[in-house]
Amino acid sequence: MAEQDRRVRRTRRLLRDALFELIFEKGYDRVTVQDVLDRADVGRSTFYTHYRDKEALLLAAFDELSEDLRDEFGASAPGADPAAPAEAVFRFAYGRQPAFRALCGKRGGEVVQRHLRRLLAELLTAHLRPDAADPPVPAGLVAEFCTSATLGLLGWAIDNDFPHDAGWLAGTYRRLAEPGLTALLAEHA
Amino acid sequence: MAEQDRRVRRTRRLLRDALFELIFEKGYDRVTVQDVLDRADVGRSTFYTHYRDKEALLLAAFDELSEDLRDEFGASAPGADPAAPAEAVFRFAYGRQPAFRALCGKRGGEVVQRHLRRLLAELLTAHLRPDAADPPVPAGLVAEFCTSATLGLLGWAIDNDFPHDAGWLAGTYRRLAEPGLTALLAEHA
Amino acid sequence: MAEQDRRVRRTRRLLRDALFELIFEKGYDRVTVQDVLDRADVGRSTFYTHYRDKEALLLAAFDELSEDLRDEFGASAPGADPAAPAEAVFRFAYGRQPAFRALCGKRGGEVVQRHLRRLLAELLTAHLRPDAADPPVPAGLVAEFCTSATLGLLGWAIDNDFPHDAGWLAGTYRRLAEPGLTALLAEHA
Amino acid sequence: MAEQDRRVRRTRRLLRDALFELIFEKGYDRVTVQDVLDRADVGRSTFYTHYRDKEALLLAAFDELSEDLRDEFGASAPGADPAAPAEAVFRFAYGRQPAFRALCGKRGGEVVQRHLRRLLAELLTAHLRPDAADPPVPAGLVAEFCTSATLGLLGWAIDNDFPHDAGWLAGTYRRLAEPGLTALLAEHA
DNA sequence: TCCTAAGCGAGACGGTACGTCTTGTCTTCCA
DNA sequence: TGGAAGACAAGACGTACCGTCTCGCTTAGGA
Repeated sequence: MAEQDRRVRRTRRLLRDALFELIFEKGYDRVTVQDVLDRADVGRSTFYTHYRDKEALLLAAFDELSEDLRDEFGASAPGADPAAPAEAVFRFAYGRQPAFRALCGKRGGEVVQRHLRRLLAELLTAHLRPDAADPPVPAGLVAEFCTSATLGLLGWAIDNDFPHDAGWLAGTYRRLAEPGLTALLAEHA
Repeated sequence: MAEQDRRVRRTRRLLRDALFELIFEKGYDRVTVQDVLDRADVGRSTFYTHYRDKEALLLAAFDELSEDLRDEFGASAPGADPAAPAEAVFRFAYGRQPAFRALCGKRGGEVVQRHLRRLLAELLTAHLRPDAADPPVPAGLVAEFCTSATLGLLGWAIDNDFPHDAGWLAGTYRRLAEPGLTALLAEHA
Repeated sequence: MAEQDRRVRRTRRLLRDALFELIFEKGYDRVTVQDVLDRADVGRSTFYTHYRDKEALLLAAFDELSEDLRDEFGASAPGADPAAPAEAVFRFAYGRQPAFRALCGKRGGEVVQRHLRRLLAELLTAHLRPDAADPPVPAGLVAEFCTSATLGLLGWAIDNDFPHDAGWLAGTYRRLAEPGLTALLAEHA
Repeated sequence: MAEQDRRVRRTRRLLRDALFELIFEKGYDRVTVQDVLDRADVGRSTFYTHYRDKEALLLAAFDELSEDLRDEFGASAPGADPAAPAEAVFRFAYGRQPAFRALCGKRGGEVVQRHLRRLLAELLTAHLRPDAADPPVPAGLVAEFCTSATLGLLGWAIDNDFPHDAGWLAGTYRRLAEPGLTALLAEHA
């Protein structure tokens, strides 16, 4: 089966790379399955044996990313630093600019945004550990705030060609978002 | 011509209402022009005489909203309160829950989010008045932060059936976002 | 609605003619819906609003023919001449050589043969009037014999470019098939 | 190599039997190569090592039959009895009802009919020995008549579960077809 | 004993046609 | 004359089969 696997992996890689290139060129919505097929030099039926549709291919690529992100993020100690998750995301993104440009920039349609948002929200909710029974602000709302802020800054960075470095972006996040978060946590304790 | 105008307006209203209903039922992306036609009981060609496509109809509805929002927002003095724009948006949204539910909730696809984001960014950029030549954080990034935070909270409120009232949501925004913003402005001065 | 009808008829005629041409060129089985579309200069969806599939188009054409045949055949008195139905078919076919070439020749696949056979069998069964309770040979079998003989001769004529005329072919049919039939009917009476 | 041969034969038999079963269940046209593979428990590539396509498998089975038929038929003296070929075919078919049911009944598509017709036409043409230079009716047409009549009756018998026996069917053939044939031959002499 | 050639199952792959769906344009009819 | 009705071309979609192919496994029959 080793050979089969190798061929399968090769085909999937071809498809994924073709999709990325095309998203970057025309934007996800305007990319056609046939475009991907032509670019990857892969048959129509082959595509559909691997992925249910265009979105499934996108999500497969996204899942590879999120898997890695989850791994890296798992290392940081929870609770120590409210900005840690955002920083991890920024570092991760800066380290994989091509992928993020395709998936999360202006051209990487709503689908990815939605999934990325869900992923982030999940990571953040776990990190924030709402340990009080009746917090002054609902935990979901705080998580939503962090997620939105993180994604907002990340989107800005992507659309501005990843200026400076991940540390700088994290610093900005700290300046803007951390004061409010720490005040809230302090008050709550 | 008064009669003609009345009929035109009637047709447009029918179309807009049908679109809203359908967005709420199935989500913007899954709504078909034909769906709208059937629901509004309007002929295909009639639709296309009024709007270029489905998105144009959505944007027409959106523009009515944004026009009003722009008016209300114009009243507040710029610079006085960094959270003022967000508060204005929240009050506005709480006052028009059905429309916002359809346009900006989970079901109101990417298109609206994009336009709403652009509108907000524009209002906020004007409000923040970047009066320094070399700010520590780019003005666009700050605007992006505010926009994302505002939209994040708004989306959360929509998806949680507009809990409490607009003031409460604005208060939360102040707790979370304002400390960072004021610190930044102070440092900058 | 008159205009709509005219357009519809035009489109259907275009499709039918294109199909006939292509059957004659490549044989029914090798004709693709797309071939018909290209030849008729008609859109894919238009085709499918008119016909469920390629076979439906063929059958529509076939039905026009069979309708006419049924009309012509209805005129002849039943029972008078056992070869009358065959002669009617031959005359009919000789008068519409292009259509029969496409539909019933070697190139006009199994589908038409099947339907033509059913049509003939039906006409013949009605014509033969099996008025005895226990005939020496089942009526269905006699009808099958006549149908097969008629179609056999007709197929031969088509594949040999309609030699002589319909009367000659009917004469041959009489020489070959009628003696047996009349003997059977006589014995039976 | 004896073992190899045994395996090859086994595989081919499995495929042929599976095809027959499936033709009987769904009709030749609706049978898929994959259906045959699954039923015979044979790999895709194995199939294509043995047969070029589905039709080749069918024809291989058909050829076995026709070989035997040709042998049996070769025994009869040519010219003695115009109905002899038909009778031989009927006896042969009644002796192999399952195969004929699958191959030549309503479910055994056009392909087999075509080949069977060709085979019969060949046998009959040889049998009829057109010894005149200018016959009143073309020899090909007479052969076509005999072939069609024979196949017509055979098809009827198959679709009616082989009623009576081969002799009865041959008798019917004699009643219906022979008078015309003998008259023609007499006139011709 | 090994080993090597064949038959074979598994299934990835490119290709082609299919029938469905939605879009935006167009023409005609009606009030 | 504006709106309703709806035919139409365009073209992407996901499905179904096809015939080719590469790959390992097994199993004889000859070394």
